[in-house]
Amino acid sequence: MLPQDRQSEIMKQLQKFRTIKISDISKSLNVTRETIRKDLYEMEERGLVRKVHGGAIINKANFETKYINRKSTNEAEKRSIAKRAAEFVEDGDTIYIDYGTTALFFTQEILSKKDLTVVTNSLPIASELVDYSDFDVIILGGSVRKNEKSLFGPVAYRGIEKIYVDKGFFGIGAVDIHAGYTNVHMGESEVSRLMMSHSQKNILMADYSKFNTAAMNQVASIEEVDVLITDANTDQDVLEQLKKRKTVVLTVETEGNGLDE
Amino acid sequence: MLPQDRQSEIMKQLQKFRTIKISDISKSLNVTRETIRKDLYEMEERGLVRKVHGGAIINKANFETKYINRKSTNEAEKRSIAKRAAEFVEDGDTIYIDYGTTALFFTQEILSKKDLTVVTNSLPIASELVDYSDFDVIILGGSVRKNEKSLFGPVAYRGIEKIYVDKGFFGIGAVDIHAGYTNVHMGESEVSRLMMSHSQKNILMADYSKFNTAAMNQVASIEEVDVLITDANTDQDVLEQLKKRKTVVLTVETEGNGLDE
DNA sequence: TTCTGTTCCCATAATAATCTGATAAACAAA
DNA sequence: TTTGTTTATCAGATTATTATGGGAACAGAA
Repeated sequence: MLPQDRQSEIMKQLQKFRTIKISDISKSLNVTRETIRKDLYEMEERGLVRKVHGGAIINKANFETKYINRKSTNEAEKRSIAKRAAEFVEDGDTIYIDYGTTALFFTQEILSKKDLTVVTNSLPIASELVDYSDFDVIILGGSVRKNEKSLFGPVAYRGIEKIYVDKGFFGIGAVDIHAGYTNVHMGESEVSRLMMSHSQKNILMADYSKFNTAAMNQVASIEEVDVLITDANTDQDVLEQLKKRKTVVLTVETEGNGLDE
Repeated sequence: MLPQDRQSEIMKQLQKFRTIKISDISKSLNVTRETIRKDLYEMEERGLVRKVHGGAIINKANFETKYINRKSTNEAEKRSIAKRAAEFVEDGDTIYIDYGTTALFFTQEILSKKDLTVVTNSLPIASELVDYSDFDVIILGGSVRKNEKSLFGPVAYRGIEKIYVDKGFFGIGAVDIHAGYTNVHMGESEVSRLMMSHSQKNILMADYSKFNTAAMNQVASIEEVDVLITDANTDQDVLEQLKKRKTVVLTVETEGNGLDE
């Protein structure tokens, strides 16, 4: 690999994540940290990045805000939750990723894993994976919903029939101790529901804003979810009750990646 | 191997990968690194590449035009063909759109129609439709192929089982009077083949460059295609033979699109 | 604060690529 | 055949790049 290739790879990563850690990139490109450090200083000379302790931050001029980086509500919480969820993914796994913002953040966190087979019902997530990973990507099929570009309907349900995965990762619209896990859109909820029953382990990601409300369509009962990941702002009472009902509850501190300004 | 051949081979590699390593190319062409080095310096003189330590990088201007050309060889022909094909679409139709460049142009031509239900196996085409139309969009599902972002495999085949459309619009890799209609990728060909049998009327789009060659996987025999749309550059003999075998052949004049928006 | 694990920085070693000029091979014209 | 020209190879010295390791500096947690 030419130094130029290495640097454009670094740039590509930066355009996606805004910041980069030397330890991460040196591992993924199989060169020593010193080499990356030198690259980053060189790129700083050219005005492409700003070097900071542990990594670098992309120069704003070069950072085009893609839809993927568009601010979503509670972005910091969602990213932290997604990061924690990604720790459940092991090299070689076959996983399902649901649609939604949190799921998209989750997708970005697993790009460095190896040999995954990923099933999804979200067009943007499939595109992201095809562009930035070497995973086998399988999309469910079905009617495309306008706002989320997620899939639902008979074709999707038939597609699921013969698909089984090790782990399923789900965002969710609402969590309530009585109503269970619920969503607004009926078709999408049905997809999530089916995939949960086709997944060995169900990991659910929900930031604090999702708790103590309910939507029309139940995706899962409390018992059907194995792990729930949420942030520190969530009402502790609900979490206690979930724990009593055998859900493993993980609470993450909201953090940047250590390289924020 | 002539020096000229060697250099055009280097150029070919560069157009594909943007950069090249002397050690790699010298190995694959079985000449010493010194020879390649000399070639690269010569090519730098002619403004084709930039020589860097360890290899060379293609001149940007050169690369981008080539890349665009490759993405849409015969763009004018394809657009004209797509426009003609779009005339077959009536408001309220349920249609299938195959993957590929011509199919994408076709998609852009039907955006002004009303109340369509569109089935496709191409991620970019589905995205285009969701963003710019109010059609019901159904995507087949399946494994995502990297380069075309098209879908294939068991999930796709199962999805097709219960889907029937009024009209199917297909691009095609190769047309030969003996081999019939063929494509390179086995999985995609299978999808196209299945959809043809689930479609009342099959309309096929192929510019002149596709004729009198054959690829590995047959998509359809000559008899299975109802309408073939091509451009004026196509060999008339083949078209005559197709007409004899009951294909409706339409030839479009290639129009300049200099004033198009 | 102190402790702990990183990261940084620098000198040096190891590896890889370049440059140079001499030599050999291929080929055409005399 | 000889001769001249072109082209590719080879060897060695030189230079560029990357890796390694150790002490200093840093950041986060107890």
